[in-house]
This record gives sequence, C-alpha cells and structure tokens, in this order.
Amino acid sequence: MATSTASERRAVAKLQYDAFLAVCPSRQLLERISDKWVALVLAALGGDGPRPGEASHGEPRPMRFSELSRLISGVSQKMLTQTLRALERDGIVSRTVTPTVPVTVTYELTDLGRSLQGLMRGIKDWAEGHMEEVLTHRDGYDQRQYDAVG
Amino acid sequence: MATSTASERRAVAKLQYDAFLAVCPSRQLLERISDKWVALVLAALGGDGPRPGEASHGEPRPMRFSELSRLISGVSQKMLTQTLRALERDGIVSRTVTPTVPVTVTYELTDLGRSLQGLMRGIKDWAEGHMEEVLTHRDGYDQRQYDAVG
DNA sequence: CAGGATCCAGTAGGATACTG
DNA sequence: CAGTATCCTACTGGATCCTG
Repeated sequence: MATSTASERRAVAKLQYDAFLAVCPSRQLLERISDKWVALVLAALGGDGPRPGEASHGEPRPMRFSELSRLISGVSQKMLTQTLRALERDGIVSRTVTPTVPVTVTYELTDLGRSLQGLMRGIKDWAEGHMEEVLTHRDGYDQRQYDAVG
Repeated sequence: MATSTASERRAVAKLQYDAFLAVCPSRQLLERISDKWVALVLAALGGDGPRPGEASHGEPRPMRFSELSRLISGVSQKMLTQTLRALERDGIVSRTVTPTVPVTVTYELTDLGRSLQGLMRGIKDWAEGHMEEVLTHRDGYDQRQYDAVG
C-alpha cells in the first residue's frame, strides 16, 4: 500500500491521512504550507502582485530570485532560499537554471503548486480584505480588557 | 478615513492593504492565520473532524476546550489557549462561559470566522489529499541530491 | 474543567561574510 | 546574480506547577 499509484488515488488518500493526528505525515505538510512566506511566495508566483505602473494582478510567470526578494518585502535571503527549496522538494515549485553569466535562475509553479496557489491566494486576499473588520474587533477586545482591569 | 464604515467597504479595503509590504497590517494578520494551530482549530470548529463511530465530517458546533485539546492531538494547553485568545481578539471565534461548577467554556466560529473557515479547511484538505504526491516528489528530489553528491 | 504563571530548551530566523 | 556558510539572538513553544 505504500507503493500504490499515488497520483490518481488522491481521493482515496484523503480518507487515509488526517492532519488532526500529530503522527500523520499530513500534519507536517500542513505545518510547512501554513507559513507566511509560503503564502506570499505562492501568491507572487501565481501572478498576484503589483507590477510597476500596472493594476494589482498580473499573469502567472516565472520569476527570478531577486524579483521575488524585492516583491516580498522583509524576507531575508536565507528564508526565501529555504522556503523555495522546501517548495521545490515537495514538487510545488520548479527551479530552472539558465547558464548565462551570471547565472539566471527562475522559479515557477508546478501543476501541483497551481492546485494550491488558489487556496493560498484566498488566504492572502482574506487577510487584506478583512483587515478593517479585524482591527475593529481588536479595539473592542482590548477596550473590554482595559475596562475589566480598571 | 480610519473611522469609515468598515464592514461593507472590504472591497475597497482590499485595494488599500497589501501583504507583500512588510509594514502593512495585513502582513501581521497573514502571519497570524498562517499557523498550523489556527488551521486545525478552525477546521475543528467548522465541523471537520471525526466523531466517535461516525464519518469524518460533522456539523459545526460549539466545542469545549478539552474537546478541542483532544481532537487536535499534540497541541499543548499553552498553544491552544494562546491560539484561541488571538482568534477571539480578532473576532474569528467567540468564547462563551457558562457558570456551572466547574465552569463550562465553549468556543464557536463567528460570522467572520466562518468566512475564513472554508479556506482553512481547504488548506487542510489539500495537505491530506496531496500527501502521496508530495512524498513521491520528495523521494525524487532526495534521490537526485544523493546522486549529485555520489 | 479551563486556564494563568514560570521556567527553560530548541530552533527559527536575521546579519554578515564569502563563492561560482 | 543567486546563492552557501557561520554566528548569534530572540522568540516559540513544551513541561510543570498552581488556581478559581
């Protein structure tokens, strides 16, 4: 059962893996993709992200390391590398090296990555779209805390 | 512009917040919800999660602290408390105290939480559903690494 | 039962310097 | 340009003990 035809049996696999269980492999996968940098990298490679002098959403396209680094402000080179390596290992992004001088490296989503990208963009959009609402709730919560203490 | 009618203007707010920017508040919100425990808590409160002697998906319903703790195996009491407090502060879950002895505390999703729950369940389901595929990719990647080194 | 408070180890992750 | 390697700190998060 470990060496079954994996790709087509996902509907079945869904019944076998359970992320609620600490020992289930899917728990680790969930941890890996539940990462702010993963969300932002996938959103970037998925075509979300303003390009100079243009509206917010572009087309999905291969992106270079430095390009990603610039778009995702605040990410360290270490974390970006680490994130991209992990995603490549899991088959979510592909890495292409073109032997120019200096070398050109591009990243893009795989089919598997594309199947996840929509979800991740949804998360990012949700955060951006409900920010005001969340801020309002926080104010209320903090005020209640303040009142309770005196 | 800070005190506008927040709830209905989300479509507008979406144009104002950008999680790609390190200084944008939505970046912090994205970090907060990009958390394995958040994903699992929302999945649990959203009705995903096997109940004894039953199929995998139940109905959304209020859940007690100990119940969540048992369902989400491996979570420490500290992290569960911390996660629930943060979600409560952000208006994603609500906390209800019933003054029995000992006290009964239940958690459930708010409307805001319900709007996020679908996305989070999607992430969890993706992880469970694509586990095999990811494992296959990892094997290939690791093998290639091994070959490259010798 | 549902946490709050403490203590402490592990590691995530930033800064810096160097390489093909 | 696109990383790798190293060092080091800060925070995450688990374990434990205690309370209303």
